[in-house]
Amino acid sequence: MVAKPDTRSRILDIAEAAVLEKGFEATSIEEIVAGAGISRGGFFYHFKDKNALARAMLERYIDAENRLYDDLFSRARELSDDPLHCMLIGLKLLAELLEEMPTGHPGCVIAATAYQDRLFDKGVRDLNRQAILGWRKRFRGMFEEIARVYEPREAVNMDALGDMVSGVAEGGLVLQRALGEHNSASQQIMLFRTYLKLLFAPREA
Amino acid sequence: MVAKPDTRSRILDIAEAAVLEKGFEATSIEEIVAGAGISRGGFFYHFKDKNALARAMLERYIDAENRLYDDLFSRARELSDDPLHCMLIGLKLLAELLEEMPTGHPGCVIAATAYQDRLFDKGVRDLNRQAILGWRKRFRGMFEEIARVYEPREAVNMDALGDMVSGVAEGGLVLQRALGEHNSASQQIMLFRTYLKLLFAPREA
DNA sequence: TGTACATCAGTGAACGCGCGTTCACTGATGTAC
DNA sequence: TGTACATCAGTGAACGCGCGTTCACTGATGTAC
Repeated sequence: MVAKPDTRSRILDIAEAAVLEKGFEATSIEEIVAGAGISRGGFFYHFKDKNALARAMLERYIDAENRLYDDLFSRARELSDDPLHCMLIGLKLLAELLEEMPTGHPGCVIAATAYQDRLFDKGVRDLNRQAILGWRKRFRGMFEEIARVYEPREAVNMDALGDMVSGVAEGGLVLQRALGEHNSASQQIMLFRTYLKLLFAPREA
Repeated sequence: MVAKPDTRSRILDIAEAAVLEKGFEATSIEEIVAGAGISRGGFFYHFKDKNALARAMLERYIDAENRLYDDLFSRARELSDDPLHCMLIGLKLLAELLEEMPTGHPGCVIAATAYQDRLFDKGVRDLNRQAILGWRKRFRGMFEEIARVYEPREAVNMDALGDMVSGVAEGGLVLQRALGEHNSASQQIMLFRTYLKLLFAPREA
């Protein structure tokens, strides 16, 4: 038997894939434990109930997403000191990453959760909300830094612009999923990138 | 007893509200028939099974959305002959409409369906796909008309730009839902509107 | 106008199945003395 | 080094409940002659 990583993360891996495919309610504990090679009881040793599984899945997903953004934009900052260029490079890297994923991006657990609201307890919904607010703050800060160097050509609400990164990504993933195309999300991110170029580009003569 | 509209659309109304709140799987036929004031058997007289309900819901939703777009942009065209201004007016009307809805927009059945893919048969998934392709074509046509008058400042993929209307709306609705705010979707649409202004604005100087 | 039959729009009891959850138990490993 | 006990990471049978679906039946309305 192959060396298997600890059971808890194996459960989370399998659950995440299944939830993205069919939704949370349609994913049974039976199929999770079958995939993980344990018994039903084993599952409940790791998670007190199905809501605890949802919370753990979301926490793990949000952490991974945050690490990904940290990584992307720190690599971008190595390539340019200018905040606008840095943002444009970071978004290009993100678009490439979305496209490279062989079976398409796993899709966004956030959206899947948002559309099955009442199934979850308050803890799960708060987690979802805090994650999006975190991304708003992250990108808003970056956009304000850009705006100090390049005056925006049109007045925009910076909170909404920060949200737009998440929104365009989520929306792109929905399209990708519904259309069965593999590059919709990356195309949408690239269009957003063009938006920022136009918004912050220095005025020509 | 109040005059009740025909049972079939009453079922669809109740199902749509419940599905948007909790997802399709979590919405039971029992609760639908309780809401509609009929018996379980009555439901199966109108729909051969739960998948037929999904198909009917999606069809009705897509029709309504198409009629809404038709209406919005024909009103816009009455106010301006210029294709860019017409688009900007239409998007403003859409944003206002999204904001006016008292409990927020019902949310998009498309996204809810996309994230519960495997639950549905091919008919449902195709319907979803065709709807998004229809909106792509609609908006792509309008953008090409604009581009014939105003040369875009940056080269953009017109299919992707057409998709962006749906994408930004879907993404905005996901944010709105997850954040519990009521105006995220309209704000995102307004930001997209600013994008178009920048993209097609005649060069100054 | 009366009668026979067909269709429509349901009723409501019954079905079997699969789900989330519980629980008594188990074998391997770790720790104290 | 040996023994006793505790903890960890499960097993697997059993539970009751609610779900989607079926089906024999029903009463109201429509149509033919």
